[in-house]
Amino acid sequence: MGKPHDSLIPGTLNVLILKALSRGALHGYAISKWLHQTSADVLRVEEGVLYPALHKLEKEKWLRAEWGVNDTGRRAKFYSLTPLGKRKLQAEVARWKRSSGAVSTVLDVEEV
Amino acid sequence: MGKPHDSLIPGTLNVLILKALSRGALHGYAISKWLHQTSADVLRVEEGVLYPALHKLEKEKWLRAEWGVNDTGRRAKFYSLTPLGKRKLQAEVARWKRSSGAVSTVLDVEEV
DNA sequence: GGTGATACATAGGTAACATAGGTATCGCCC
DNA sequence: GGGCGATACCTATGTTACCTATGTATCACC
Repeated sequence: MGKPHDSLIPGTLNVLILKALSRGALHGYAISKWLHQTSADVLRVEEGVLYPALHKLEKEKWLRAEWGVNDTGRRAKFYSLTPLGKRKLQAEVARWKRSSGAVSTVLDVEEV
Repeated sequence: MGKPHDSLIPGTLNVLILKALSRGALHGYAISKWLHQTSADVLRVEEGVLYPALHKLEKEKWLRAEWGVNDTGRRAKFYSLTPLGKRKLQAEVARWKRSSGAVSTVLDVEEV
């Protein structure tokens, strides 16, 4: 276990989850689907990774969880952003832009 | 220990090191400097992080190490890319572009 | 002789993630 | 009615990667 192929960039999961919820409440499975689709199949978040992350974000007060029912009448736990979570999202997006921009700048340096 | 502020995106250190060496051999301290400067002070690689990473990359045969002397006459261990390391660099750059592009796409989705 | 920069290194801690399991419901098809 | 795939949740275990702290040593400079 442990070392896989790739898929996710470590450290980006939280901000991706927060972003997914910025457009309204979603349940876990739908978050996973949304990320997969929105990223054109590049990002895939395994359930064993997603659910612990959601619990952690909830514990940090960035998310609020509520049991509900989905479109097809099945029970599901819906997560939504708290005001704190919204601020966190903004901060994390800014951090991502800064850090990923720096990495891209370095990787774009001309060879030789 | 353990949880810091931020600085590095986890998983990017290897490719950044490989990139630094793509323009010629450098010793550890110079790699650190180069990354810091090239990223306009955004990236900073602590020595306790850098040196173990270099050892690991050498063990993986992506780098070759050789003791030498720097500009000012001081002893230093110079690292250079192996052919394997060059291929690894290419692959890792491609992976970064793909993955970071996916993250950016998701984070750029319009709200509401 | 003290300080800061250069240059290397290891040790200990923790968070993040991958993998692998496990439960349960529902619709569909044979 | 039995099996299968999709939906929907969850926990446990293993490993890596990184952070922090600390140590050595040399050299330039004041």
